[in-house]
Amino acid sequence: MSCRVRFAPSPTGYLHVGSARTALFNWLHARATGGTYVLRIEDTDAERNRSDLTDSLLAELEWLGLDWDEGPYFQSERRDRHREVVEGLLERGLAYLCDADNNEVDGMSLVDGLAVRFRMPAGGTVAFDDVVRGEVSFATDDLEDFVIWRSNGSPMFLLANAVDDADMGITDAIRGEDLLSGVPKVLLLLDAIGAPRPTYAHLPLLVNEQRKKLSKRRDDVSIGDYRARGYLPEAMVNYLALLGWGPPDDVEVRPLDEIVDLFRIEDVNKAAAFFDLKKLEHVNATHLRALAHDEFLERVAPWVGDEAPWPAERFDPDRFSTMVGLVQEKLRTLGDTPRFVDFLFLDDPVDDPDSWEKAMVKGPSAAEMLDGAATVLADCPWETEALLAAVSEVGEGLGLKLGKAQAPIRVAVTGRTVGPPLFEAMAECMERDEVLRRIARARARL
RNA sequence: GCCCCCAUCGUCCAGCGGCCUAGGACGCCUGCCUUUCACGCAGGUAACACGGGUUCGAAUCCCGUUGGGGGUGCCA
Repeated sequence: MSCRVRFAPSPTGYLHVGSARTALFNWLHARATGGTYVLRIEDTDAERNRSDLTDSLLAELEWLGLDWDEGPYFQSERRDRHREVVEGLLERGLAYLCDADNNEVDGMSLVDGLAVRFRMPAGGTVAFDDVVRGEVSFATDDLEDFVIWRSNGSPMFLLANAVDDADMGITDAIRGEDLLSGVPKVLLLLDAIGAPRPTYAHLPLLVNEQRKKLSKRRDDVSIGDYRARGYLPEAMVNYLALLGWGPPDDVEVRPLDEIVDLFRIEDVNKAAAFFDLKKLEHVNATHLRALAHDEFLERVAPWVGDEAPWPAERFDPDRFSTMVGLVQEKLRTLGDTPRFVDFLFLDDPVDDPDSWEKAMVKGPSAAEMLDGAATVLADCPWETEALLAAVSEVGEGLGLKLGKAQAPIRVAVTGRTVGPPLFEAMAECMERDEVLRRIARARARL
């Protein structure tokens, strides 16, 4: 029998990285086993029942490439069914009416203004076999009579969750460990309505450096923010897959379709995983380097368009395209791109104090190098090898190796000590006059 | 407080009783390459929380301790 899984987020206006990981593992399990992946929005709380809060959620899921086979279903649209189930439990005495002071009120049917609590059986044990955690059990005496219907006439999530999983034929519930202690209550509800229990798989939490669950308050948790900073969706899902799971062949950076082939929910481990930005950057940089030239140009477009730190009319697609070939392998995110190429499209290179200090103040013979370069670059052939040879010669005259010799020129021309290979950039993307002007400009500022 | 879960390098993952003097990756350090940075290449650093068992044999199984986390809402 093929499985049916669901990702059931509560709309919060953005997609949390932890939620994205949960969505990914559900999606992977479905794709790996030929099952069905259902998307369901858990918006039973009136405050969250707003379309603008779910739109961005859906957009981010699409961006990650986690396409769903069914849905999105909205719990808020299933109110009548939830009410019907609650009434059934009331009639059978498995639940009871309760007032604001938590006192039981007699009655076999719903009453406006009163909540409903599920009657917890005494002296029982609820046990289940979690795919990642193994046997887990709870004593019902440790559980309280929990609310399943609010006094304002809406269902509580445990009730909606149980009913919807049952109605939608969910066979495997894959979700975060923070939901583990709610399982016995859902199981009791499922038993009460005569529905089969799904198999549960609780994923280890994603934590920050303090080993606490990732929180919106302290941590960078929005997928949208990572997207905006220039992380690629394929890198994002790749890295997320590595949190709580690892490929059997130890090849970590790879395309999603390969992960689908390798993924097995039983292999997920139990311990919480630290969300390590450094490793994410590495995964991203690797995927970035692997992009074909044209593909890269397409992906990077948003970062060199209107948002770029230079006047739009100064941008030159041809020179940019050439430059990409020189810097693509140096980038960690798409967002790094502008600062590697901005000098081409700005009237003057940016003033980076650290670079200036390093090359012009602390570095050796800056003035002599700039003067020498101004002379030799004035009439040498405008080709990479010739420029390199000319600058090398000036450097040798001053007893400097090329590494030291090129530094002042690099800063004069590009503004920074870090950047593309200098002579290629000058020969292929810049005019002689402009280079000489910048060298003179820097010399005057010494 | 009570309930539940977890525990291998700084971090992520491997290890599912002998192949482990514990492997891979990120990070960090060193060297090579070199027009900066990066990439690449070659090395290095660094872990089975502790204590009892079980067993011929334990990182692997059991118990306890300690530590960490999650839950405990008329939020999801």
